[in-house]
Amino acid sequence: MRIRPGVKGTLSTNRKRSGATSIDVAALAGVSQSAVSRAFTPGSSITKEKQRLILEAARKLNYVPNSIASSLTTKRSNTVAVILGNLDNPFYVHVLRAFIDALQGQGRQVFTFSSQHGETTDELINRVLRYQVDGVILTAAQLSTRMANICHDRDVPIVLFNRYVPGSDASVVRCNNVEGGRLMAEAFLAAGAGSFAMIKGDPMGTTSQDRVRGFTDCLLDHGIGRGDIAEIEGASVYDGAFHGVLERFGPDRSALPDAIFGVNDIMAMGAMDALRHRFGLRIPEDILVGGFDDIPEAARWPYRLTTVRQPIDLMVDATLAMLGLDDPTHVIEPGIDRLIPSQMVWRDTIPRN
Amino acid sequence: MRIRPGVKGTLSTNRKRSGATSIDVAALAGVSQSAVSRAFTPGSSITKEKQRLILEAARKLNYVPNSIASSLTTKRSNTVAVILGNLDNPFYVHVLRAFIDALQGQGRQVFTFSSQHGETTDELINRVLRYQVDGVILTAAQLSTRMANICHDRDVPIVLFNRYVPGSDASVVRCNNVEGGRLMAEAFLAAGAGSFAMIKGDPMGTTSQDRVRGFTDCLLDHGIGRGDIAEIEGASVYDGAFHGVLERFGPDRSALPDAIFGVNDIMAMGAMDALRHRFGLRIPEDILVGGFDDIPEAARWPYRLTTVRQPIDLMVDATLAMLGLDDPTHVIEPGIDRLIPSQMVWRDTIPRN
DNA sequence: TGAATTTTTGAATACGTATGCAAGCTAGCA
DNA sequence: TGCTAGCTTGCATACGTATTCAAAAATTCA
Repeated sequence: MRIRPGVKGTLSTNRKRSGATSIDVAALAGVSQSAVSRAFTPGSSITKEKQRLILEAARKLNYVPNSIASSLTTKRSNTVAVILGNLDNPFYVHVLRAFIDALQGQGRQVFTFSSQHGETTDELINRVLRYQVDGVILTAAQLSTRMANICHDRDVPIVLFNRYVPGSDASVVRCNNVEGGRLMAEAFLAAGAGSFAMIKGDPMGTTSQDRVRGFTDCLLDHGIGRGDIAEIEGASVYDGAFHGVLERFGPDRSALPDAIFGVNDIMAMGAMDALRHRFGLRIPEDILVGGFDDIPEAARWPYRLTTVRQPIDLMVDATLAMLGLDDPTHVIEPGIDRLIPSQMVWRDTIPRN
Repeated sequence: MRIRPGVKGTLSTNRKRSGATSIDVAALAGVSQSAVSRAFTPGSSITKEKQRLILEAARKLNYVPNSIASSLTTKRSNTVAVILGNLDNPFYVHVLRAFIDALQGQGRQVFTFSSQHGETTDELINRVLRYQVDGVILTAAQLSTRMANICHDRDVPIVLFNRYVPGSDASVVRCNNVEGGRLMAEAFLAAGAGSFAMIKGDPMGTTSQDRVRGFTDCLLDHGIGRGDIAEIEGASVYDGAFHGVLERFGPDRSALPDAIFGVNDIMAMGAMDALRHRFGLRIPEDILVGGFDDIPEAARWPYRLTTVRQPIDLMVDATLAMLGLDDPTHVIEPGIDRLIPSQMVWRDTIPRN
């Protein structure tokens, strides 16, 4: 056992915390520290036999390479920050899991950040940058502009997931939300609806805005009047949609439209529950409902929601490719906007002709 | 701008990645590097005026302290690993968020690990240890024993969240699952049920086992026969419960019990959907259903599930306290088993006398 | 077999920050 | 004023690994 300076010091520093070092292993195996380092670096120049020796010594000492130390020299932490906004929307839970699985498969770890209450963008971005992450995936709407710029300045690749900043040159992967909105409008029209309501999400989020725009434009194109398109604020959340529907149509049921578009599935589900259980309506007999995202929850009884799918796997793959972590020569092209097609998923809340 | 060795080297190393260093800031502010370090270390010995100078210089250079480098000397990474098993169960989504929020509030970042397909315990634990996390929160059932022991050997505090390893001295925070199972059994009995089914979760998980045991023991105590307690494997997942109910009672509806206990809420919800939408049963008129966890989703229409609450916030607080990250003298007591009381939450799926 | 070439090895150093130590400094007190 | 105690400050060094460079060893080839 190597003698450690400081062991005789204050008790508070007396925890080992990191066990054997590469130097300890080198001593036991009778080689140099460089050799130990190479033994743990795939593709490094070292004899099979010597490597075996070293790994055996390492096992004996319970040696685990210290990533912190190695990051210091390599300048790569093998770490990616995923910044989350709204975990109340199950869609982002599925997104998070997809990123964790994919990144871990690449041997990278995931730092999960959530924008704290009362925390400024600067504070959050500082937290992220301190940890020398190799890349940033941004899933929270509000912080986009500043974060994207600062990361860009520091050469930390950042990709906005399903949100973009107009007029910025940030890189973006997103679903074609406008087209998705149109698809839903067409589905409603094909089913014979003539009056509509939209339950909108985060007012600052481009995702919601785009879906709303595609939906509205398509309706207007087909001669529907603005007065026949009601708007409800749902804040991207189940309860927001549930209560939004109650407050809007509770006093005067005759104001109920033929069809309601929940800008995401979880809000569509909230709307369905309000319509069924508070208004006693049947879906789709009395009113049509459509959603967006195609989360697994929306496929289940009693919802069986007709919705627009966001292909999570494609979007995640595109995001990681754009981050370009595996290619040291990769330079993130500014202003790339990768648009993944959305796709209609027919289930039971809109009858199909 | 400081001259960087290596800039003339291969293009691949030509990315800055980490901007200005404390040395750059020191140069600009006309102080020593130590002073810069102290300026960013709260409670350090430095004049207000000098600190102001340094912070200003830092701002000019967009300096952000490099946590990697500082961790190397302090041996603390301000980082905690949260190891996740089943994110399909929304309960653990809420748990994850609670941990992220609490830890970020302490200035710590969260490494989110998920046990990969085909990955051994050794590989996972190695990934965790490499990154020199200050603590480990273990939420995945399968890995408990080995992980707990290895972390203990290396003086990395680890707390098992809602699972324990019989015969180990690992530290544990958990809900009183046995008592919760009893509570549910009593609720069913009080409502007049005489035959029962349980939908069980992960067979290896102590959580499910304990709830099942409390439930069963209580029924047996009240003279119910073993033959009146059916068991269904639900794998802790919505679909598992849904199909489990279908397969078990589909062929012979007369075998349906008076009451079904879903060992967690998401399975209870799956069971409800199967009972209602495939068997056409009414709840609670035709059959009673109870859950466990009290996830927000279970409170909503159309479920309004009567369930046993796990107080997430209390459990999270207890876990962090047990980790003892803020107290350098804190030594994690082996074998502590902190049992948080569970609590009945009455809603609509079991009538209350 | 000997020279040329490739591969392996170890010594030395760099990465960016924290901190013990000694020196400089300020303030306090008689 | 002189002396001490407490703060501040800078120097030097340590943290654990990766990597460059030159030397040594192994391999190839004629």
